Formats: sequence, C-alpha cells, structure tokens
Amino acid sequence: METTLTISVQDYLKAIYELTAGGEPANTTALATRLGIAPASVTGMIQKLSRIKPPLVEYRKHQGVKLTAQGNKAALEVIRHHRLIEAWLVQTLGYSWDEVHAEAEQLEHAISEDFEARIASALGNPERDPHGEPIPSVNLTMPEDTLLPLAALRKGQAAIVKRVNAENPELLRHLDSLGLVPGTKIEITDYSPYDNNLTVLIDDQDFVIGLAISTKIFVEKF
Amino acid sequence: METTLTISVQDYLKAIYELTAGGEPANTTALATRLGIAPASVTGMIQKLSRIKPPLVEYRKHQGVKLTAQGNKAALEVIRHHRLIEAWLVQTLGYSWDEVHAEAEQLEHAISEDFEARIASALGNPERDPHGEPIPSVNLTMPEDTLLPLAALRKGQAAIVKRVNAENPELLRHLDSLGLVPGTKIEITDYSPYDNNLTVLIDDQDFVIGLAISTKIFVEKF
DNA sequence: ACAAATATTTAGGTGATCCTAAATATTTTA
DNA sequence: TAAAATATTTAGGATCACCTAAATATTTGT
Ligand SMILES: [Mn+2]
Ligand SMILES: [Mn+2]
Ligand SMILES: [Mn+2]
Ligand SMILES: [Mn+2]
Repeated sequence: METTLTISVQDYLKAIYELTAGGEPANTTALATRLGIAPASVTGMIQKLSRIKPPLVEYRKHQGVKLTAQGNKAALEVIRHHRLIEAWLVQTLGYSWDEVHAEAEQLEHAISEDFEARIASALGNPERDPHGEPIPSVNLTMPEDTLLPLAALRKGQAAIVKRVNAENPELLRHLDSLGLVPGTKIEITDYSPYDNNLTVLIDDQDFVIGLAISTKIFVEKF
Repeated sequence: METTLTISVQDYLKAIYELTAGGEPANTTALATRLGIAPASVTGMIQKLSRIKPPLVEYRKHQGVKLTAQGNKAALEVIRHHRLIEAWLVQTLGYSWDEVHAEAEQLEHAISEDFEARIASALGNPERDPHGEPIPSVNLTMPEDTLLPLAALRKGQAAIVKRVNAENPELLRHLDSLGLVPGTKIEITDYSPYDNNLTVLIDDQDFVIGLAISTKIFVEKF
C-alpha cells in the first residue's frame, strides 16, 4: 500500500505538520525557510504531493497547503521515529538534549519499523521525548496536549514545566542553564504588560523571560 | 577536505572493497550483481569516481576497478559504521545475527562520527562484529586477519570458528542451527577430494559441509 | 483604491543516479 | 584461430529534487 516516501518528502510532510499545528495552512515561504529550500522548489514539490495517487497534501494556489489524512499519518510516522530516537539517544548513549535533534533528523529516515518497535519497547513506550514533546502512538495518532504556554501565565501563578518547543542547541543549553527543563517548578513573580516580559522564579532565582522564550515553554498550572 | 559522499557512492566503494579483497580488480558485472544495478550504470559510476578531484577508484576500460588510498579510507569508514552498528544492534537491542545486516545497511549512512564514537565506546571498542568480521580501527586501517577458510582444513584437524562471511539471513540461520558460529570448536572427521566436502564434528554431531559453506567460514587451528 | 511591497508560481535549467538498447571489446571454445 | 558467448561500454532517456530569473498574484499602506 505504502510506496516508500523519499527522505525529502518525509521532511516536507513533517514541516507541513509542524507549520499547520495552529490550524492555518502552511505557506510557501514558511516552508521554504524551514526546509532551507528556494520557494520555487517548494511550490513544485507541494504541487506534486497534491497530485499523487492518494494525495498527501491539499493545495490551492496562493492558499497554502494542509496535510490530507494520508499525509498526516505519514508525517506522524516520521515524527514518532524522530522523538523515539531522541529519547533513546539520551537514555542509552548519554546524549544531552541539545545534541539529539541533528542526529535524529538523519536517523528518522533510516530506521525500520522493527527498530522503531524495539526502541519503543526498550524505553517502556515513553509518551514524551527529552524536550517533553509528545510521541505519536504506534497507530499514529498524536496524543492531545492540554499544556499552556508559559507566556499565558501571570503574576502569582505557579506551574510545572512540561514541554520545550525548540531545536536550536544554543537556545536549549541556555534554557538548561536557567533550569527551564521538563519537571521544574516555577512561579511568576512579575509581569510587564508593555513588553510581555515575565519574571519567573526558578530554583529560588528570578529570571526575566521575553516572549521569544515564553511562547516556546509549555507548562501545567498547579 | 571531505565532500560528503552520497549513499550510492558509499555503497559502491564498500562493494568494491569487498570484491577486491582477494587482490584482483572488481569487474563491472560482479559490482552490478552485488549492488542490484544494471552493468551500464556501474560503468558510468566508476568512470565518474575515477575522474573526481582526488580519484576514489582506479579504472581502466575492461580491466575492472580498484580503490585508491582515498577510496579505501572512505570504504573503511562505511564498513566501520556497518560493523559497529551490527555489534551494537545485537548487544543492546537483542537483534539476532541474521537480522542486523539489512538494518545496518541503512544506518551506516545516517550516523554521525559522534554516534560512531559513542557506540564504539559503549561496546568497549570491539574488534569484531557479530559475524566475527574485523572492525576497521578508528583511524581507518583494517586489522590483519590470519584466519584460514574452513575449506583448507583436512581430516584430523581441529579448529575454532572465528568468522562467517555471509549476509543472507537464511544461510545465517542455517549456520546457527549447525552451530557454525564464532567461538565453536570443530574437528574435521572426513574429507572427500572429489567434491571437496568436509565432514565436521560440531558439538558431538557430524555434518557434511560443501564448498559453498566451507569457503565462507574462517577458523583458527589449535 | 491603487501603488508598492511581498509572496507565489512558471519557465527553463542542472546534477545525480538510474534505465534499456545497441555497439564494441574480450574471452572461450571448437 | 575464428566464431560464439560473454562482458563491457556508449548512446540516449527518465526521474528526482533542487536552482535562478521572470512573470503574476496577493497583501499592505497611504
Ligand atoms: Mn529529516
Ligand atoms: Mn524533540
Ligand atoms: Mn548501505
Ligand atoms: Mn557482519
């Protein structure tokens, strides 16, 4: 049933999945930027993906792309690989959370379904990767995540960090140095409505966090 | 210095390495068969590899190909990846020796040098893969192997199996069922000069082994 | 509402890797 | 040693995933 998708196609589908997480279709430029490819090339590829036998994407000129049900499954397969591999690199080979992304980006296309099953089982079928990102289930559904962005908290509220949406190694190391990693308890000690800065108490220390970071950290209030 | 080689090129170099192990250049047909590619395509590729900046192969029309020093290093890098990955799949994910080849064939092109170093270290820098094949050193030299083919033994000689040169899963399972795996002690109880069959005592049982197998098993006399 | 700015698509390539069919070279065999 | 058999190369394509430049469409700002 499944013609094996090329690495390129897998990366397009994953990028479309991530860019359409908010419900809006992904536009050509955003895809081009994320994939490091010229916009013209992106147009060509998404046109092809929308025309193959069972279409992987839905596309209308100048309106952006969305994944079809087929495309969504294919994207979740790649994302499941990626996140399981990240978890496994950390737990069995001592990688740190800023090192796993690049390695997983390659390995996600190279492992078999058998390998996927073996690491999932060896890890005890984890629900989240080292950044707290949910791992799609073996039958390719994405678990619902009810977390709040840190940016939504206000003075006096306390929460626990659950998820960090970042790939950049330097940013990840910075967050690590702040203590903004899954599991950390935090409390908002101040909020500035002008610049949306939050002052956050982390491990007895106050840090001022801007939107660039606070929109990427997801928490659970308590 | 190193332009990253494509997966195709890596597989060509590995195949040439293996086919030239006996000293003779590799011919087009053998390469084509091993790679599952049309002979015409092989000619095109080896012509290209012989013309790139520092040539990876030495080639003369109708005379076959050999690796240059450059090509040899590149081949050993891929083989090191392959064999370390095989060892690691067996030791950490419970793969059996007939399952590792296909998986390693893909992963060998996807791992980073960092990953290579981590698994080598985690495994204690092993010298052989699960089939007993020597693993090239980190500085890309192939350890000398002084083993004898099983086919060279004669009646009365005893030896220990050290290496099995096979990829086919069915053959590997067959060898496993015979006990012809690295570490097993054997004794030759008969030799037939007409068909070169050997009768081999393995774990108290006699088996008659033809050349198809006895040339692929390497042993150390004792 | 319209011009300017921005985004997207079309047109026309390129390079990598593979294919088949036909031509040619080498090796084998009678 | 000359056919016949086999191996190899050349010629001409195809597909994939990119690219740049130019054309066109959409969005934004006044
Ligand atoms: Mn990828
Ligand atoms: Mn992650
Ligand atoms: Mn390979
Ligand atoms: Mn092996």
